[in-house]
Amino acid sequence: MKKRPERSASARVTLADLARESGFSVSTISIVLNEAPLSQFIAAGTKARIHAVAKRLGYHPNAYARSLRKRRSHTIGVLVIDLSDPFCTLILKSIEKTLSDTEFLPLIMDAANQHKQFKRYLNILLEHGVEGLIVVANWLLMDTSLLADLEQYKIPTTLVGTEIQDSTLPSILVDNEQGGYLALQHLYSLGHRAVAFIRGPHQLIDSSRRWQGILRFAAEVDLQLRDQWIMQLSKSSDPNASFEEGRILTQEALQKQPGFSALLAFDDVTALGAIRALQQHNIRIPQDCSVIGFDDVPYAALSNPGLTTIRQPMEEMGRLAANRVLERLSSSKNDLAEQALLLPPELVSRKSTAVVPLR
Amino acid sequence: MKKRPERSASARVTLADLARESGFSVSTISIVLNEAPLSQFIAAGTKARIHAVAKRLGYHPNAYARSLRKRRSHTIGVLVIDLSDPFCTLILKSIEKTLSDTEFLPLIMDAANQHKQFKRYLNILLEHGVEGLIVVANWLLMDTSLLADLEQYKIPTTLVGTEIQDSTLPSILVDNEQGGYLALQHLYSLGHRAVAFIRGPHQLIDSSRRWQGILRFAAEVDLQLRDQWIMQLSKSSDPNASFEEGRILTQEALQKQPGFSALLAFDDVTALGAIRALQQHNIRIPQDCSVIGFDDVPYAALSNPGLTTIRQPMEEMGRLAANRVLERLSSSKNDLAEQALLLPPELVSRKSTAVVPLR
DNA sequence: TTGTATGCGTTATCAC
DNA sequence: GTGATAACGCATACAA
Repeated sequence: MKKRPERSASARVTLADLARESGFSVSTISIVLNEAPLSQFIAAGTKARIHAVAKRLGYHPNAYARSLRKRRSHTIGVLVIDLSDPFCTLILKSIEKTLSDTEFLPLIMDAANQHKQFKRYLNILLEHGVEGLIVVANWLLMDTSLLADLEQYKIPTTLVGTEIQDSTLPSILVDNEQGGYLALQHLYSLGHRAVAFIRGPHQLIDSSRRWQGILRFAAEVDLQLRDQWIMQLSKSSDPNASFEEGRILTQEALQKQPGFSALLAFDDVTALGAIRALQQHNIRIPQDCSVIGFDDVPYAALSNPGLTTIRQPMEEMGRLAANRVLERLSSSKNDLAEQALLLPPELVSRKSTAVVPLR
Repeated sequence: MKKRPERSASARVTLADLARESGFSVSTISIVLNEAPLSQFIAAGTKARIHAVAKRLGYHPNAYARSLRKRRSHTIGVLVIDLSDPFCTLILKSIEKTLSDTEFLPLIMDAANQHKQFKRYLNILLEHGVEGLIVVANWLLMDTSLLADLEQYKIPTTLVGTEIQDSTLPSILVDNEQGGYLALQHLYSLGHRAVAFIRGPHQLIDSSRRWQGILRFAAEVDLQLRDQWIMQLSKSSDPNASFEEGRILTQEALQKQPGFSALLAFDDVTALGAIRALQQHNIRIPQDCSVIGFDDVPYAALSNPGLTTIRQPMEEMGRLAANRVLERLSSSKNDLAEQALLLPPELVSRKSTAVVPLR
């Protein structure tokens, strides 16, 4: 006869343990603990005793067994391109908050800007049977091949934070074109005519969208852009690398072609790098030169002086992304060809921009 | 006779599906796909055909079923107090990186600074059968009651980022006392004798540790601290709130008791708030007043001027925390009463501190 | 070399 | 009111 210990030292407490300990059957206990419909027919005393035993032994239901049996994971995968990018973080927080009011648990994975990790975690999420998927992207990386993979799985997916060309995946992002427009409009309205630009990496569609907005405004007011004041960020996989690049580009511009009264940066971190260079040349912000960023990451409000920027509504983006997935999960309507949703950007005016200095 | 569809539209592909499609049995397929020991006896052609079918149908093993059967989750819970706090984020990234080389998957949960969420997610992690647990804390929240709960579960746990009084949980954190010492030493060595302080919340043990270090150095060099220059942060649940508090405290000090040549802040964000106030009073950093922070979050390097600070080795903290858990997982040695591990802080000298101005 | 049978912990269906 | 039993998808001991 095989001897089996009453309760093994390290293993978790199971329903069977509770059954042995309480004298009731496994099914009764399951019904009671889950408050299943049938539990209304169970004697109050029984319920109390079962709850007591469960508490005493420290019972925690086995989520794996439960999911296996119910054929549901109650889980939504959240695949973040880079957790250390505050832009992603803010969107993620909002997704989390939205999901915390639901029955769904976010499974958060961080691709750490690496193609390989992205694929690996995507696989893991699939193996864990996520019922929905949200991909939080920033402006880096994201080969198209990954998205081709994504589309073949039949689970509701939403992409938030950036746009992918030639993809039918529903995506949620800011209206970059309008953002570029607002940024230049702000500088222009302060009297700036000599404006320098640091464009984003040209591999990136966001860069050209913002630039289109800038050109649109320039055309409207007949403003000439000077080629020598148009700088260009290179592609990088480190969100903070643009600080150093912004600094160096600005420094070079100051040496070769000074004289601009304002600088429009691709994003906030780039803007901070530019400010560093300007201050090193004893150019005061905003008295001598105005600087405007893009995104409104937390850095922007905390920097000195506070950075004027074009705000992406990150909370709203996260919330909408989560809600879209939830909707498709509940209504089971599979309108595959959803439009990309463009959210309006907003000018946040702080202290890094001011009226153009008198000469 | 019950009709059953070859493959239902939405359900996942299972081993049974592959068996039906390929003609081999479930067990053979399992052996092949897992490259189990027995697979060396399987004909190469069989393997190839099985792999082909698996790929064609898009098979993903069901992690839940697998874990249930193997009685292992291959999972480590990472419970973060606040994902939007860059201090936590950096530690988390390091944990992730360390874990990505192992067979363990980090399950990341964000307590969002809320007691209730912390407990909820802790429960969920337990239900998912995490084999180890890492709690990433900042200086906020963390009632002792939570930790009491933690200790009762038998799974290897490490606390990283802060210290809990009266807890036997192994924790990894910076040597705050030494950090305080280094900070004041730095200012003193630059000639500063009139130093203002913004202390951390007094509910927090980190605050008093750092203060002890400050007092130790002051005693060594016989430096008098002036009470009216000693300010105090209140407890908050928002990591960025200390910016505003730092700003206001500094502003008040400037009105009531100006004349200090340096300011030592409890952390970087507080320091940035102080700098904002100083600049609003046309006090230049560092020519007129030096400012030093604590932590070295990414903000610090990006701010203008770059912030001198006491660095917590966050990468190392995360790595050590992960390794500790891994060790206890593999060696199954249960030395419960581990010491708290104190890591040395490091002075990072940037541009916000300089020699004391001549009067 | 490959197939059959069993059980992981849970829930759902049905029987008593 | 409560208990026995089957099945979820997989891995493995054992049989063939």
